[in-house]
Amino acid sequence: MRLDILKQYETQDKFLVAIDSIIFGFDGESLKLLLVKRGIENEKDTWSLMGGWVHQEESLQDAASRILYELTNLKDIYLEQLHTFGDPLRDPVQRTFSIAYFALINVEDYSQALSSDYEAQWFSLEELPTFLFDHAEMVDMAIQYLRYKASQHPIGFELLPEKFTIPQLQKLYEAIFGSELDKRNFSRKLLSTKLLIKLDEKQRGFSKKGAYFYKVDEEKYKKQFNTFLNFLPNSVL
Amino acid sequence: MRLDILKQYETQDKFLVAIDSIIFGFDGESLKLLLVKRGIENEKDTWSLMGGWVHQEESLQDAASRILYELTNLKDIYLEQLHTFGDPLRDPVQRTFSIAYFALINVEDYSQALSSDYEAQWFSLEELPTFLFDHAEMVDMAIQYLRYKASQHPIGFELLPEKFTIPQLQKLYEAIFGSELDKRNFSRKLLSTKLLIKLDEKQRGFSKKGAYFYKVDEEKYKKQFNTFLNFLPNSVL
DNA sequence: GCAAAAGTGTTCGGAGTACACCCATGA
DNA sequence: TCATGGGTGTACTCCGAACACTTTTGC
Repeated sequence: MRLDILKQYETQDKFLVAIDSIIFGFDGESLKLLLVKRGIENEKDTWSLMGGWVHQEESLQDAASRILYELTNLKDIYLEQLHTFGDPLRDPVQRTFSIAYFALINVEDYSQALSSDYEAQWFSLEELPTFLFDHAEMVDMAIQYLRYKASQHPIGFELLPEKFTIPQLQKLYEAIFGSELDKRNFSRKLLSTKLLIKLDEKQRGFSKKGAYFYKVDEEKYKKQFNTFLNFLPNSVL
Repeated sequence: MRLDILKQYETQDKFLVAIDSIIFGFDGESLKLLLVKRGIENEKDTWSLMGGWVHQEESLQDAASRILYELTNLKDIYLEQLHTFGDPLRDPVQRTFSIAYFALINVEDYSQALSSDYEAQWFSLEELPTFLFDHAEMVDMAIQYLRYKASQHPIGFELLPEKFTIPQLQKLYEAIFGSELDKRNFSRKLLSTKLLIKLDEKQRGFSKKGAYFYKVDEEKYKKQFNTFLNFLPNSVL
């Protein structure tokens, strides 16, 4: 390695690199974000996205998984890089780049696995608190992206328990898009993907008739995931 | 500001942060990438994406614009953040995060404005050289993204001169998607957007009959850009 | 006049959309 | 028996896809 190359590297500025995760959940009624109390802030009631520093020897994806695991004790979460935020003044303490990740978990898994090291709370998208730094911008972008992604790919399953009913799924999509959907068209479109397997079991206690449970055909789901499914019509966007 | 906050920041690892730009152009026949010769490498014939370091006081978008300007002398280029690459071993010299940007320029502007500080060359997508680091992955992702984006938004104009003909535009889309399009359906779809203004002038020298020039209705273009145009059908993807 | 590219219209099928009634069951 | 949510079928419209002929003009 020639010396001038090394010199070129050595004279450059270095920066802090962090990850912030926008964690979505669905409780059967509305979409939620998982936020943590920013303990180290002066202002007591500042909520923040779950975040952390990237360590020396880990990849970005690994760092994002680790940070998510620290909070939720969950592994194998749906996690996707969203955007990198790097405004010089975004963090008032010191310039920090933040790579925002987008995560989908299902609320049931989380409440079982909850880590108590953090003070965390689900917030409905309609009643979000005031955010730290540029986290509001990150959240806006994540919501946009969730809508886009859910309209193209059958991503919604990541937010639901293993067994779910079609009305539950419809409620989820209505929450994501903020608009009502026709249940006849919705279920036809959904079933036409052949991605759902109908179970013998019905959901009890919620409605009188009870809705059949379905589960995802995992094999087809994985295979078809990256194909363009046009899962829901564009008009919802 | 409390001391423990500062301490939390001070003990973290810092990293180099760079930008790499995937620069697309179109010469009337095929899609091209603009690459620069990596002079500082041992291996003489290594080509690389145009890149540079992020400076202390500039935003990411500013850094990307500056780096693009250094190479092409062009301003107001279509430039969009694509993805951040951060594998610990991606740069063998020292760990470096690279934020990949996606740029569209039109080849005519570039050849007029060319800066000679860099040894740069257009490469056809079919005959790309061996890349440095993970640049091949960046390029793959950028091509995918270009296809997606061009299918949804009328982004193709960014790659063409101010005045262009419909057959030129069709060639461009065929190059982007790598498939042939029906000229009747294409021109109908295109004109239905009302984004094109027909000029009195014909292109001469290329075909005997000559094709009419069009230009973009800039106002409508800007207004409609972020709406979901479904510019070309999904089936091209 | 002929070759080569430009320009235009019609038909068909499938998908999106709107819409209304019956079913199962707990209370 | 009645109220509540679950489950299904049909008709219309519009858009995408396939396809062929005429026009212009340089040679």
